[in-house]
Amino acid sequence: MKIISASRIIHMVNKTHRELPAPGSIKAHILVAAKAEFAQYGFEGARMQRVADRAALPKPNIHYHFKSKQQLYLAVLERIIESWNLAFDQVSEASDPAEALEAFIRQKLRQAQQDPAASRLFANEMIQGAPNLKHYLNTSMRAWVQDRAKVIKQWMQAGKIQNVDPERLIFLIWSATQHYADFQVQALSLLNRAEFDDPVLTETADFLVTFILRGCGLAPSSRTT
Amino acid sequence: MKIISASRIIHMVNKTHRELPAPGSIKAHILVAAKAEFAQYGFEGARMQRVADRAALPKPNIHYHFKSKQQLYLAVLERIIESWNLAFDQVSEASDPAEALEAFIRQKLRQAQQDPAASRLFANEMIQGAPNLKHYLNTSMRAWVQDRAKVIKQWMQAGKIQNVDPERLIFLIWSATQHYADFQVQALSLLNRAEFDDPVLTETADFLVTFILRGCGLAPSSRTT
DNA sequence: GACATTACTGACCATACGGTCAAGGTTTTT
DNA sequence: AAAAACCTTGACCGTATGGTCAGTAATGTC
Repeated sequence: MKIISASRIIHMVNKTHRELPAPGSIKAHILVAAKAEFAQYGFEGARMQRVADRAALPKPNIHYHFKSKQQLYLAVLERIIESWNLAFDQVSEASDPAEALEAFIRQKLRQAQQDPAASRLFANEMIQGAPNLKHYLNTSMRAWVQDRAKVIKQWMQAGKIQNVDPERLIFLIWSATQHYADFQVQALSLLNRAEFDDPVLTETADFLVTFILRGCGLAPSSRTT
Repeated sequence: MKIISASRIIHMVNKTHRELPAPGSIKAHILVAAKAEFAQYGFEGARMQRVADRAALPKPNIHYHFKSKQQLYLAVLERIIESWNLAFDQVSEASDPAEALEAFIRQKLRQAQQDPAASRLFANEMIQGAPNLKHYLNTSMRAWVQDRAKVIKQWMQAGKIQNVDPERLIFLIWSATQHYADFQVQALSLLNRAEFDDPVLTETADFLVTFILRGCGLAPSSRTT
C-alpha cells in the first residue's frame, strides 16, 4: 500500500534532512494528523486508520505512541487548551480597554485563520457536551473568565467603557472570531471568496474591532469606518 | 431488550390514544431522534442503533422509513434549513433597523434555546466542510444573504445606521446567538447557571440586542443598560 | 371478509472498527 | 560489540457497524 512507501519516505527525510530529531517529534507529527481528523469528524466519527493515513504511518505505529483513541484525543485537546486566550491574559485594570480588546480580537481571529482545526475540535467537544472538558470548564476556565470579567468591570466602574455584561462580551468575542474557523466554508462561500487569506483576515478583523469597540462605547485608535 | 417493549408501548399508545394517526407521524418521530443523534455526534459519529434507541424502535424500522443513514441525515438537514432565518425574511428598506435587528436577534436566540440540536447539527455540517450543503450555500443561502445585505446597505445610505459590512454583521448575529446552542455547556458553566431557562434567555437577549444595536450606532427602544 | 398495501421485526451478513502481538529493525548507552 | 531501549510493522482478533431479508402483523378498500 502507498502508506508504507510514504512512511518510508518520511523515514528517509528524517535521516537525510534530520527535520524531526527531537524525541517527541513523531508524536508531534501524529498529533497534527489527529487534530485534523478529530476536528473534522469529532471523537466518535474519527477513525484511527484515517489518522494513520494522514500521518502517512501504519496504524499500529499510532497505537505505539498513544495507547488508545481516547488518550490520543486527550493529548490533542490538552495542546489546544494551552494557547487559547493568550492575548487577553496579561490585561489589567491599568490597560487601555480599546487596545486590549483590539489585541484580543485580532489574536483570536489570527488563530482562527492559522489553526482552524484547533477551533473546530474545541467546537466539536462543546457540541457533544464537553464530556472531556467539564472539569476544566468548572475550574480553571471559569476562574479565567471571572478574573477577566473583573478587569472589565473595573473598566466600567472607572467609566472607561459602557456597561455591558463582561462574561457575555467575552462569549461574543469568542463566537464572532471562532466563527471564521468553524464556519469557514459558509463564510467564504457567502462572501464569495476562495480562501481565508490575509485580505479577508484584515477586512474581518477591522470590522470586528470597529463593531465590538463601538458596542463597548469606544472609538478605535485611528480608523472610523 | 427494553427497546422492543418500548416500541410495543408506542404501538399501544398509537392504538389507544391515536396520537400518531397522520401518515408521516412515525417518520417525524424518527426525525426528532435522528436530529438529536446527528447533532451530538455528527454524521460519521452517529450510530443508527442509537437513533433506534432514542426513537424506542427496532433498528430495521428506521431503515424501513429511511433507506440509508445518508438519506435520514439529508431529511433531517432539510427540515432545519427551512426555518432558519425567518424573522429577517420580511424586512425591507422601509423597516425600522432597530426593530428589525432586535426581532432577528431574539428569534435566533429563542431558536437556540428551543431547538439547540438543530443549531448543533448545522454547526457539525459546517465544521465538516458542508459536504451536503455546498450547493445550498452557493445558491439560495448566498442569494438570501446578498438580498438581506442590500437592505442593510440601504439603511446605511439613508443614514439610518452606521457603516458596517452587512454580510459580516449577519455572521456576527448568527455566531453570537448560535453560540448559546452550540456551546451551551460552556456558556452555562461559565455563567454558573444550571440550565438555559427563560431568565438566562432574557438576560442574554437583552445584552445582545443592546450591544449589537450600539455596534450599529443605534439605541434600543426603551432600555439603556 | 378477501386482498392488496403499508408497517414492523428477529435474525443475519459483509465489512470496518479499535486495538493487540510477535517479530524484526534501529539507535543509544556502556 | 553487546546489550538495552526504542521504534516499526504485517497479520490478526473480537466486536460493532450499516444494511438486508424473509416472514408477520396491522390497516385500508371494495
